[in-house]
Amino acid sequence: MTSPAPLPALNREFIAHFGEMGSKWGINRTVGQIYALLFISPDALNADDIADTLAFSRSSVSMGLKELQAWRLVRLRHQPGDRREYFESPDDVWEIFRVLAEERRRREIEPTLSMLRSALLETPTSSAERHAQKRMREMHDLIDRLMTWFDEVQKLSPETAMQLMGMGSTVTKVLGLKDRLTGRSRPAKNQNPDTNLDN
Amino acid sequence: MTSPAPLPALNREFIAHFGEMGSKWGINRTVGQIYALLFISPDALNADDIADTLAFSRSSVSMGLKELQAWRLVRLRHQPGDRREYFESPDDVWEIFRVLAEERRRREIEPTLSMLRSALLETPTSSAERHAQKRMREMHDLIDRLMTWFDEVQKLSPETAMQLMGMGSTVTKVLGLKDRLTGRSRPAKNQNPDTNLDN
DNA sequence: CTAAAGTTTCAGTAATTACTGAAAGTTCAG
DNA sequence: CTGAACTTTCAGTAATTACTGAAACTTTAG
Repeated sequence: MTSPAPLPALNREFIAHFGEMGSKWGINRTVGQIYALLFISPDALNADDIADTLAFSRSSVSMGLKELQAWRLVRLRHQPGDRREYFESPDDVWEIFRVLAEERRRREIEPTLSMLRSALLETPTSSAERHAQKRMREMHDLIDRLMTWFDEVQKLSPETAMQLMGMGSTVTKVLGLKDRLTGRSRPAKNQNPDTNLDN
Repeated sequence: MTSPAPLPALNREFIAHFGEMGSKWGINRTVGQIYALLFISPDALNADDIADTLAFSRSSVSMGLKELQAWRLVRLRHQPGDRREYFESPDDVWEIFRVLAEERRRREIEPTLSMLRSALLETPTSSAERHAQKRMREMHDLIDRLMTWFDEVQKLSPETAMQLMGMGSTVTKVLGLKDRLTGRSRPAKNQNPDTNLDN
């Protein structure tokens, strides 16, 4: 019946920004704005609310929501006594980040990794192929390492992860400690003369 | 005069893959392929080589190279006794990753961060704005933390970074150690009963 | 079972982005 | 200074992607 309350300036700006950024990211304007709207909305919204508020066609919203669901960035809910589908963004921003990173990895990294893996199984038949394969191995190994490391961090609970990050430069310091314990050496420029861990 | 040696199958596949992936990434097919070609090429190439090998127009290549330079992903060189410009990809894959991450951050994250910062300075005038601002603060804080942490890792030398990543699950273990030293607690599911650091 | 309420699909159109050839611009050897 | 070698720009066109309204489909209250 009545259209939803018009958005306050602050909210409108946030949504507009996500629309523009959307393109730099792999998503389109519509999807970006829908997500932004859901992110700052205090409660779940149905597709008509969204179409109304953002002045998109009903079908754009439907497609946008479908994509956001494919990205696992919105959750579907049902309000008691209402047949319509309501959507909301998860509350925990760390959780959102994790999901986003996971999806990007699945879409943007895994395919490359598997292409590289199979290319590395081939037997090179020329020096051009031999060199290409060497480069591919370098790329593969780096990505593989980054992903393994990322898995580790991803397994951490939000609090632990936040804490790890909150440590800031301490990451380096702890690494310094481990070096001493394991007897490995590191380049001088990162050497911390004496790390005070119990502050 | 003569067109450059045709690409072996392995190289062609790698280049084609980067072309397709390009779109999922923020870059276009042409740029992706040019970069892939340079990445696996044993020596620097000039624009004509590239246009020839990939069958793109000379101007596409020129624009593509310009974009790759803007991303700092290729280096310009001059061969003695040749006026043409030669391009090459840096050798060190960790360095490439660092540059890539830095650029993406600058283009895709900084603008959002500064939008959020200025939005957080506003005084909310309604409960909708108040809630929106709360969410923006959560987003801001997470991104800010991630970036600070990333700065740290980025400062590491390639060897140190590789080592840090090579540690795999040890990241978690070292964190466990630090917890004990600093007397903080972590959730049980990540608790490592007794971590053996000197193995 | 029916019809009302809601959602999705789809084909057409609009908007954007990518690519090209031709022309203009730049650099430098002679 | 000139012109040959090379690079960039630009305006037009092709290709892709985004968006819409209308129609088809689905679900469920009655």
